[in-house]
Amino acid sequence: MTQAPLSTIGNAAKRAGVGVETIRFYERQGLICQPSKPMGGGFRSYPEETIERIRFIRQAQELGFSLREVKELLELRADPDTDAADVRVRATAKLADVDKKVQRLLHIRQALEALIQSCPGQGDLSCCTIMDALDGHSGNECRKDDARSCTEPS
Amino acid sequence: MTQAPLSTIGNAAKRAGVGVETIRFYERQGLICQPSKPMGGGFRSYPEETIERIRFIRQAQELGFSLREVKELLELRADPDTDAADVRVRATAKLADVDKKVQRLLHIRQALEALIQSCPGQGDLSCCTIMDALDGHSGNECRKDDARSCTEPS
DNA sequence: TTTGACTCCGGACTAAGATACGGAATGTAT
DNA sequence: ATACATTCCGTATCTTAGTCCGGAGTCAAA
Repeated sequence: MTQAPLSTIGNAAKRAGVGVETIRFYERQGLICQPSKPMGGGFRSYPEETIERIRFIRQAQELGFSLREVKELLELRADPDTDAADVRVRATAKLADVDKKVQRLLHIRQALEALIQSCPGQGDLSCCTIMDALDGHSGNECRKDDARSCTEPS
Repeated sequence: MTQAPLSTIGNAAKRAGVGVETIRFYERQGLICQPSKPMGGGFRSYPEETIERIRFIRQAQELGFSLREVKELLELRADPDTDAADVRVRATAKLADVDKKVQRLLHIRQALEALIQSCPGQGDLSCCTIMDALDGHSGNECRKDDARSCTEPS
């Protein structure tokens, strides 16, 4: 029976793969709880569960869950009445979410690609179909001769 | 010969499809320049070019360019020495950028989908493969009985 | 002429997710 | 015992792209 290894915050951070400040941040956010200080002073020690919990948080983040959502997952996990269906619903919603983002990016991708393909890729700007596409078809701002200074308005 | 219609900021915002505050924000950022106030007081009037410029900004944003990048594009546009190649390089970089994001999302998507498929979708949490995957395989934080209160640390 | 709508302006605030700072206390290695 | 590393704690700062606020000025219509 190995007794749970207790870590200082720095050690816990290392083991969970985050920075010390991140742990403190999660504490402030109520994502993990701050261990109490040992009687008689000294440094807090972080139990194994907390380190696992931080790993859980990072895992969920990597799947695209925001910290707010992660918090909900953690609450589900802590609730004995939670059914696996509840979790599935969240995962499915997140999947839809991810799909929406992908669609949006693919749309952008497609537009960019079309522009790049139609662009001669050399020569005068006036031939650049990319700029054309971005323009509604305007002239320069601030009259050609001081267009640069416009980027640092007087 | 239609003379350029001059707009107050509110009108310009409407015509460019943004909020008034957004225009002021772009001014502060140096993306557009602030028209001078008419002699003798009164409201600024926004020339057509500025409205086009705002539309340019929004177009570029929709293609995934950040305001910082948009600013660079605007600078390119204002520079008579800019070659279409310069623009193309940026567009191509942005495309790569978008591709990277798509890849990342597809990776997430795939992981989520796998989890959802392996999850029974009902029954006890302990059967939930999604939670399992998020766990390194930990117990509850803060000892079961106060796991909830942990989300609002004392 | 009074009301209502709009502009002007500086500054504060938002969301998300951290990261950094400064000074005091504490722990550890030499 | 002394130097150096860590911890603790509150607060401030960062990034991005705006949004909101309050008070004063200005404009246009009834």
